[in-house]
Amino acid sequence: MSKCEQCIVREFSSLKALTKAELLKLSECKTSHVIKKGEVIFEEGEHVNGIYCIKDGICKLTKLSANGKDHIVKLVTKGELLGQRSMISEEPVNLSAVALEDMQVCFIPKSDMMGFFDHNNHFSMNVMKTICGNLKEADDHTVNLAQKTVKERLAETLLYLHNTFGKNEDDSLKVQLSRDELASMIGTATESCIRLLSDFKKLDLIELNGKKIILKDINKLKKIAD
Amino acid sequence: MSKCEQCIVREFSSLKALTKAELLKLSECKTSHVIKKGEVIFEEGEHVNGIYCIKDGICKLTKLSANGKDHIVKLVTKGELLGQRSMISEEPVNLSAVALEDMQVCFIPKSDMMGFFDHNNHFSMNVMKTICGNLKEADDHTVNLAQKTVKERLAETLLYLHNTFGKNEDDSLKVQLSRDELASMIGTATESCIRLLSDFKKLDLIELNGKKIILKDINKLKKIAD
DNA sequence: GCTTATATATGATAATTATCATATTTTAGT
DNA sequence: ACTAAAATATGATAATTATCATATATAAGC
Repeated sequence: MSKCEQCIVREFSSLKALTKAELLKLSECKTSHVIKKGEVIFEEGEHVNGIYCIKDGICKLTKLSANGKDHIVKLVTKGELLGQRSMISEEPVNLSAVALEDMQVCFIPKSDMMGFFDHNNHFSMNVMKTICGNLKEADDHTVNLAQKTVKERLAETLLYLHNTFGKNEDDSLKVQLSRDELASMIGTATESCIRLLSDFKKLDLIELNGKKIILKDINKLKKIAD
Repeated sequence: MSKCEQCIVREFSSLKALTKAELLKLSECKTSHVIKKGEVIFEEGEHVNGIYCIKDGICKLTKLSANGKDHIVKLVTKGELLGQRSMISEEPVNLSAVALEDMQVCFIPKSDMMGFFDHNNHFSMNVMKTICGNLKEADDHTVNLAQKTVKERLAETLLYLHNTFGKNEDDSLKVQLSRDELASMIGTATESCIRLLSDFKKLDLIELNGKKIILKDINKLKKIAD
């Protein structure tokens, strides 16, 4: 059982507000898990009796739409927590979480979590601020989806992936999404997404190498994204 | 100065968790305001040093998109609170609030609000749950916008207006939005919105009478909305 | 390493949606 | 009540996006 006190990712989430005593308790109540790429952490509608702290890796949060397609609502990476909303609302999760690469996560039972929540005001305030931040992002995202064209959304999403998750040594985007996943992030048909990527490639804005995508002209992409 | 203790709308928001003593204090610190149709309650980017409790009327929350159009993110009506997210995040508001009809609102300064927040756990938990509910709604909304056609979104929005805000004695929708506003809710061009409304009318799904809209075939609209 | 399945790519075409033009109706201001 | 301005409506057309078909490339399983 690893020590939460020594875990660096703690610093990036609301958990940084926990006291030393609380961190010791956390080390005891948490369970560590390895999740393989493609595996489901939890599924829409499930009761998740706690939250997950992502120690390493990236996952997608998806929601099944009325037409039967999965839509990727957001990507979540190390340092962030999963399942906070549902824990506080005391409701099933409304999104599914699926690993995009191998992950290490810690599960913290709801009862322990709520204990910290009730006794450490600083911590609960942090959680609250995080959720408020999520809400703001969600509203911004909504407006982008509603008002921008598919091309603009693709450019914006590529830049987002670049800025948020960075790149490998060969300059390719660190998060590797399939064309299908990329399409389901920007809300378009897979073929349309592929076609626009080809267009961007022809315009020398990006370079395609299998699943690898390299952004070659960030400024022009920014102009397209608006 | 009216008594918050006797105010019915209190029952519909997080404020219902306040104690009698807190309600008395609330009566003293709040200020009442009448907002005329079309007037702005607050504007995107502003520092709103408190929250608004809607006693009567409906307003729209909008966000300016990159293309210069206002997008209506959501509608808020009596019983609900405005500005909670921004108060907790300690950030400027990210949305503008504009009255769709004459309104009565009460403004509660941040300092008093945060006092209740710190000392009444039941109340802060209620606020939190409300915000979590908003986040869930926002995610659902995002998926709808991304995956549905304009026609489906229009049908869905009409049903939403019907279910959420009800109808007048003549069966017309209580919230009266201009075609432009309706378009900016579903994320389409005004002309497209008008055209689809005309189509719905020809199919006998709705009746149009100036700004008044009457839903005539709710089941068929549901089928279109999915 | 070969075979099958899956992902990516591209063409052809249809459907959806936006834009521009213009007519008509409604609303607002004097 | 009259005029100007704004909102609604509709046609014509262009642009965007989806769908279906099919080819090629890549990955997965044995």
